[in-house]
Amino acid sequence: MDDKKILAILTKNEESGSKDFIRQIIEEDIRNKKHNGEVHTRFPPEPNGFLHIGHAKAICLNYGIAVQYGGKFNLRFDDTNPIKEETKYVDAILEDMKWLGTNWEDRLFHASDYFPILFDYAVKLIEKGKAYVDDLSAEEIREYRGTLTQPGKNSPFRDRYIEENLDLFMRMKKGEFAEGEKTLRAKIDMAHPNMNMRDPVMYRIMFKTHHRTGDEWCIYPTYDFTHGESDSIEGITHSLCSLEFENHRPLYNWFLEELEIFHPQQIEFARLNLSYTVMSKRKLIMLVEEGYVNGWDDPRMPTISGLRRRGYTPESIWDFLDRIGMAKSDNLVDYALLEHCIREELNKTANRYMAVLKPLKVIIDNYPEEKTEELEAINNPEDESAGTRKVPFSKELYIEQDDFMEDPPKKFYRLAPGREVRLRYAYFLKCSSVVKDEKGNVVELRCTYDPETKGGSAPDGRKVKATLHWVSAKHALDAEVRLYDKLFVNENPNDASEGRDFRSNINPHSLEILTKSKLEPALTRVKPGERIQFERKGYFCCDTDSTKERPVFNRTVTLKDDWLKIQRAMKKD
RNA sequence: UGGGUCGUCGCCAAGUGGCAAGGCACAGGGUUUUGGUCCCUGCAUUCGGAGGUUCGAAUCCUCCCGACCCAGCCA
Repeated sequence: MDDKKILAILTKNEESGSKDFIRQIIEEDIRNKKHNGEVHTRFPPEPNGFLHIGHAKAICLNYGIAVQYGGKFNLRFDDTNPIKEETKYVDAILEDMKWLGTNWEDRLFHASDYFPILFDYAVKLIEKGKAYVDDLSAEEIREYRGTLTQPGKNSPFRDRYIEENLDLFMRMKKGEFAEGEKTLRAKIDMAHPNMNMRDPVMYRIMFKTHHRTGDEWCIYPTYDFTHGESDSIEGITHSLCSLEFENHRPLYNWFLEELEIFHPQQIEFARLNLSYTVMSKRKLIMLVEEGYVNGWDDPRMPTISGLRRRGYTPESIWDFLDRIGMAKSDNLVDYALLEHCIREELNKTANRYMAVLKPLKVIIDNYPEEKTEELEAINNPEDESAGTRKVPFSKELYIEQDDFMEDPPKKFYRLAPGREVRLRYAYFLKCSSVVKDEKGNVVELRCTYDPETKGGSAPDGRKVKATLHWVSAKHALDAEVRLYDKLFVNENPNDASEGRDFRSNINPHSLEILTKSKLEPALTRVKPGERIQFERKGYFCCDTDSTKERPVFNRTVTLKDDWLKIQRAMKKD
């Protein structure tokens, strides 16, 4: 993934669509030579969890704009709360950012880099009489804040002299007070209709080791006092963030104006909600910590690392995020669109192979015992340059259990007793009898083949309705295949019944592990991370759990399946 | 009942006073050695509702209804 590809995706979709409201504003600003017509964006994650596709929406917006308008892009960790942040999250975020194709050049920053400047800013506000040290406890502050409909009341410490505030703040910094004993607050308006303006806390005392500054500080600025100033320090022209910060914009503006520093323009957009999954970091952490999934990069997770392991590509994610657009209305985007994007890409790029996921043994009675033929197969019908490969064929094969029915309904046109089908790239095959176990389960098929149909077409011109994939039994590779499905049964997992939460909507069948799958031998060459198509079954990605002896494949997405639709329709009748 | 936002097809989303783009989903049909891909076709007389202004309104005005965010020393 690089800027050229990003630009290509962005322009491709722009041709048919139109510009979102943020790009319209930015183009207008460029036209008006605001900020000398320059654009500088940023992505400011807190390193307290893994990035998910909702973050990717913000990343692609900010980075995409920088690329499109010849601007710059910063990556800044908003690390103002030492008790939540960890280096392992920093590392994971960096990896995901690179994988998504963003390039911040030498502009990797941390809000913690600005602690000294922020401290000076705080002093400046105290000196201006715009900030004060408050002795109120957390509970008292809450009480004094008032409610949504009632104004708050002033703290008794609100009118301390500037000198006293300065002295107290210095002593806070020196560690003379206990955690929670004092805070620094902005002096704005305790009766303001916007709760954020009711003397928000700027600094709190925390005797905690910070992942970067260690024990240098025992007072830490709040996000509200840090964020706007950090953007200002970096010269961010357009601070793009999600809707919930709309209420904070007046506060950020207040700080910027009182401090008389560069004023970025904040524009808010709606965050992404995806059907059948959750996007809040808190909930994602619960899924990980309570063992509903196997870690942050579980292929069922909407995290970047999960999607990557599932087999999604950065291209497909960019395409998806570009297609959903950018607006301010609450949304719940259909998961099917994400699936469409990865299918569309993999259809063009993934090589095809034959793999029998749930095997059923087939014995061809009229095929010579020891014979093996090498049949030529096309790697990718959508890409001639992908070439061909050889697939071994012999007397004993596996076909998919789903491809045989003893007593088929009318619309089923795969294999059945007495019926003829084509084995892909091989021969026509006719089922002569069925072998069952004591319980009556079909365990083996006895068939015959027509030697005249080599390659898959009959000289006499007769047709078959179906083409099946298959694997030669003695050449087959054993593999584990992990079939993933939606993590939740509800479109919106947060719609839980009374007294229950999103966990009650978890899909108990989101993972099916197949341990007896049979692969064609060419699959030996496939390496972890590689994406392929198992013909007629779906797109799969070789998992990092693979060993030489035992490859593991994750199902990224199924192929579209009309037969499934027909079956559903038949059930209804 | 305070403040800030948002309501256009099942899901996203254009539209900014001149007569409802596009994508996904869905439904038909064609091609096909993947029931895949591809290709056709269909899919909002109507824009949360009601009034009003105008020759003309999704777009302007008024009122009403619904949804979301805010009462962390989280971000």
